[in-house]
Amino acid sequence: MSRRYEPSEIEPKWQQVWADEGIYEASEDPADPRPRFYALDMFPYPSGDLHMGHAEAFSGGDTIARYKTMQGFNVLHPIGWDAFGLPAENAAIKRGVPPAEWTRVNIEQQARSFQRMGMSFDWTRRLASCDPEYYRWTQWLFLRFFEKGLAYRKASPVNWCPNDQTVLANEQVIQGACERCGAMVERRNLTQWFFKITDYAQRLLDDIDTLDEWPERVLTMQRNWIGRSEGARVTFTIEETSEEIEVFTTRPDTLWGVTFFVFSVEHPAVERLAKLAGTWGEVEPLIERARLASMVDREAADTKEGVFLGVHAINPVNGEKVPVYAAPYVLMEYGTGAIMAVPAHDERDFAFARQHALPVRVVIQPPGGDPIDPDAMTEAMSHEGVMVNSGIFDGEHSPGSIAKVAAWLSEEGRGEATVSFRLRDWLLSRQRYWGAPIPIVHCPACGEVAVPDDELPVRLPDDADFQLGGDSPLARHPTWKHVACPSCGGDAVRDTDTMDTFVDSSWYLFRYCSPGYEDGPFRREDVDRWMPVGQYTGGVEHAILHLLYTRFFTKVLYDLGMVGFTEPFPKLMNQGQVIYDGASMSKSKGNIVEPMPLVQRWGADSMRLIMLFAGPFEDDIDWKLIAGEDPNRRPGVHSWLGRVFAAVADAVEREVGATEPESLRRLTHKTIKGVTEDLDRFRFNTAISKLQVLTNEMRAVLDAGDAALGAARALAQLLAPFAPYAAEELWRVGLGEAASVHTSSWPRHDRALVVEETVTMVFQVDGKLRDKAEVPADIDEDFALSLAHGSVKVAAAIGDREVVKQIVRAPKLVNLVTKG
RNA sequence: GCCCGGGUGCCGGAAUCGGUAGACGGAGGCGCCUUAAAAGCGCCGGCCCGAGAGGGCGUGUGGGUUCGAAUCCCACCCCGGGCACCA
Repeated sequence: MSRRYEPSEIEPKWQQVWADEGIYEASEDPADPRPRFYALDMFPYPSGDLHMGHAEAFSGGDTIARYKTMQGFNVLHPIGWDAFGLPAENAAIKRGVPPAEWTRVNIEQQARSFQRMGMSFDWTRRLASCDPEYYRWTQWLFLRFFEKGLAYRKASPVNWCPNDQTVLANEQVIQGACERCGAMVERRNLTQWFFKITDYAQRLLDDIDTLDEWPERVLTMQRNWIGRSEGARVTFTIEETSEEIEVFTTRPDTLWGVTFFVFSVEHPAVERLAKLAGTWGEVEPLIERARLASMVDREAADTKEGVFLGVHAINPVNGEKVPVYAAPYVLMEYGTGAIMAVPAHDERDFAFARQHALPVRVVIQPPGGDPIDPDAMTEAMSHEGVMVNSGIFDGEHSPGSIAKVAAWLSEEGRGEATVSFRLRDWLLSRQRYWGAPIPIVHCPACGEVAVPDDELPVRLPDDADFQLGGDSPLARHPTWKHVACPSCGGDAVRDTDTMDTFVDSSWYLFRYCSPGYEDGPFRREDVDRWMPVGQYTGGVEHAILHLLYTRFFTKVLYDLGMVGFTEPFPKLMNQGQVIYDGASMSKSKGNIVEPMPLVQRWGADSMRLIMLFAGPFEDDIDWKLIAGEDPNRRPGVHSWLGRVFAAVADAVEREVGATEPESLRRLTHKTIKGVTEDLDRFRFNTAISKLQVLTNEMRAVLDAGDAALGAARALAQLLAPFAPYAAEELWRVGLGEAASVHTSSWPRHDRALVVEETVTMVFQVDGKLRDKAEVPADIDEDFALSLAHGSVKVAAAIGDREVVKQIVRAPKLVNLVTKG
């Protein structure tokens, strides 16, 4: 082995050897006794070459996969591409390249880069969600959902991106803007396909409690997104029409404080009631304004706009008639689209009441305080208190009384306790070309008819027109949609929408278990063998979207009897983002740093080590701070690898005659233990620092003329998950091993050698460090005290004061407390 | 507004069953080796006072608990992220 570290020479060499030896292919041999481990990285989107985010995420995921292999697991570490989606189509519009072509070129580029980075993928399982043999099964799964009533079409107000010319799921709208292009989203009333994820809201929420190895923030985000609220449904009656209207409230204890009633402007009863009462002339403009306003404008408006409908609602608890309004602040999508308004105890209702000069009636009084004067109130009173003006419930303590009131409502038939969720059904149809076509035929006679399984996939046409405007590309295609109805044979048309790409990515993890399987999306026995995923790695930006959808899919697959578990990823690891100077990297800012030039210049191992050593894996990396201003400056980790090469080479030459010092053997075993523990907790940065400490100690030992071969062997192995090329060179060439370091057994520490024989004891006087001494690890208290009292520095610090207390924590410290 | 994270040297970060704060690395300075460069090796490195020995201060701010607090408790400030008229 060259003493000199030259990644440009060793990396291509080993890349070829590994490919030839096939060492990263997961074994399906039933006789293989090793336990299985599924190491999964979120599959990348193929827009251009790999970026820094990929480099960071996959460096961590690959380190885990390699570590698990060395620990004796039969590891499945697959790769594929989330290959459908808008960017391919937008590229087609912009440059005239077909989406399939653009996607294929990018996938090939990323595949080459992954190999160059030394990722230990099992390439035999590679997939792309845009391949017909993949989306065939996406469509097949859709049909199973459809049969179960979990995929359905309905007309509703939906989010429409005017720029991308398609609808978006709720989860894809960030602060009123399209998560892809940033355009302000509009509301449109359209008929669209939905997955009934709301049927699974409670299970999705309950099972969060089993995900104790997920980052807390992700669990919190999912809980908030599902947004469970306990409360009651209460039935009000419209006086003028006698129709019953339900409302949802979390505060049934405030029912006696209702002074008005409000419909969402989108509520179907509004138009009818207004016309009946002769107020349509005032109501219609409001509805028009609300409809045209963007979501953001609607939410940002601090005015409590609203119009009196001219009708009244009867409060079921006291028979009072209150005026009925229509107002944009009430959401059609949540609860029932209508609310009972209690201005005294709800902030929003309070603001509305003040604006419209409506009465405020206090029904909860602060305990022990002065009674609240409704006219003097400047804000709603929403905290706990005692119920008043509430009939038989007067004197009950709120919020404890909520359940009692709900139970009473139920008994009286005026309402019932219920639960409401913030989660909405998943809008999955898109008016775009580059996605899996929805396998449904619309027949004038038979309605929505499933495409028979044996006719899947419903293939995308190659000759679509991608230009924006008018209908979607599939709807505009002259022939594609016209088919015979699978049921009656009559003239019918295909559904011309495609599926959200998040449908594709909700089941790819299952497909990796049964690559190329032709009788279904996957074999149950394959999935049961490999799953659930042992370690899932990816960005926190998927905290809600992808992770929630995939959890939903897994539960549906479980209910269909297709898998034997209900949570796909018991362990989740989120890498931080790679940013620049405090801001995300972007083309428009011109601050993009690419990983591949770094790999070319300094080697894949240095790129990986930079990522992993920069800080905790889950923290963001600010490239400007860790790399400095000069991108051509030699990275510190590259220098370290150089020192490792020199030290290992020296250790090999030194072999004959010299002995390895006990202290180095101890440090080696301590390092094995520490690095193992760090890897188990994804603390790559501290693991690497421990390897650096070992390297430094080896250098000192070698310079003193002693041997360090044991340390060198351990170092090569411990380095393998982080810097696979350098470790392989050290192992096979430097240390003369025949087989790959990556299939060698992870070293074990010798317990006897990690127990410290001596430790540094510190002597404090009044909590301040005054002296220290090397002492045996099993020192007793008396001896420790005598050492403390024997210290000249301690004596000087005590002076003529009296020692009133002696704290002894053998063998770590003695603290003498003085007085006077 | 509500809910999560997080504030430690010039910088990335170590150390959280309370017990030597600043491991490891970067940037910087000095030196060795070399004709020279590269590569490699060694030393210094929180702030203040002091020639030095040494002393004082120091983990966002202010209190508290404790022999002892980066770590625990209370209040506050700042930064990042998520949600946001969810009844």
